[in-house]
Amino acid sequence: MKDLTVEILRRNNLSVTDSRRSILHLFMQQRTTALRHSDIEHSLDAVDRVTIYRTLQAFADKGIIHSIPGSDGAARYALCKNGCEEGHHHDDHVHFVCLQCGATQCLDDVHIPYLNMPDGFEIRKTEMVVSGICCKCKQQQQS
Amino acid sequence: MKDLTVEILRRNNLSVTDSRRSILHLFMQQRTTALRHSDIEHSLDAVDRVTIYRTLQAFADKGIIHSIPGSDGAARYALCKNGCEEGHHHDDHVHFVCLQCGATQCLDDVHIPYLNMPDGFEIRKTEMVVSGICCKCKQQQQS
DNA sequence: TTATTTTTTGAAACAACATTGCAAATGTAT
DNA sequence: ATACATTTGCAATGTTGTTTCAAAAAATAA
Repeated sequence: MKDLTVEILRRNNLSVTDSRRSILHLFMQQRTTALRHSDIEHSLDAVDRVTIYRTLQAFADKGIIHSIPGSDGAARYALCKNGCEEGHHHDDHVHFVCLQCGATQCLDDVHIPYLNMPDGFEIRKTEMVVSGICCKCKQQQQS
Repeated sequence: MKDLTVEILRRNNLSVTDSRRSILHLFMQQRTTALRHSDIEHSLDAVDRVTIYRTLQAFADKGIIHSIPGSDGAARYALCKNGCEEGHHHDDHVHFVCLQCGATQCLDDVHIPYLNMPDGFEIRKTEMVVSGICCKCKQQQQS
């Protein structure tokens, strides 16, 4: 077997290129921690800015990664768990942004609660972002 | 009595200027619908871009308006309900973004539900944004 | 009201983030 | 190996937001 990245790209009908493999590899190293475009740009000098934008778009379209809304105006992305397909995300989990270390992470076990909406609204998607101090930073404070 | 805008500005210890009055007036016309910086810029040709940024910042600091997170990287703002003071917002309501008309609005009556977080996390703020079809667009579809 | 002080405004320059078009390079299929 | 389709990198362009500073306007004092 070549590599898990190759397998994932093939499964999603994406051409296997060096850029895509290295970006995907970065995400797999991070697990639940989200990456901004700039994070990737700094980690992978060999890949052009524009290619990163296009790759993120392609991955999101295929359901490999999902975007996380951030109030600071910089999009963040993280790997989807199994169960996401093209144009059909199952990311019903809460996201957490640490105000101290700045990291954004997926709380895969915290599900977005049901919402009682007014009549006439059709819900397509619900986003929930919690900000505060993450458990790692909290521990450092106490020591 | 001059005008409600004057009263609000005075109450918040802000100098009364034409720019601030017209921006505040725009918000009062919108009620719960949020405005982007660009919306204001196009509506008020007489006010400079930079002044709009500074006014939005000042209003948010004073608790006159609150910001709404948007994944598209453009900040949105809407009037706060009574109860917001300087540096102390009470915007615990859900926001709705219509995928058809693009409008963002405050659902003042829909409160953000309680969240059961993993141990070690400290919550400072919770944002919840629902996207879908708003009731106005829904009605138009059916007719 | 007028004079003085403080705050706000507008314009230009700058910086970060993001998109588009197109030729060159790379991947895929035969 | 060849032909075809896709992807990449670069340059140009656009959008969003910040900073600096002199001029204009508002608040305050006389």
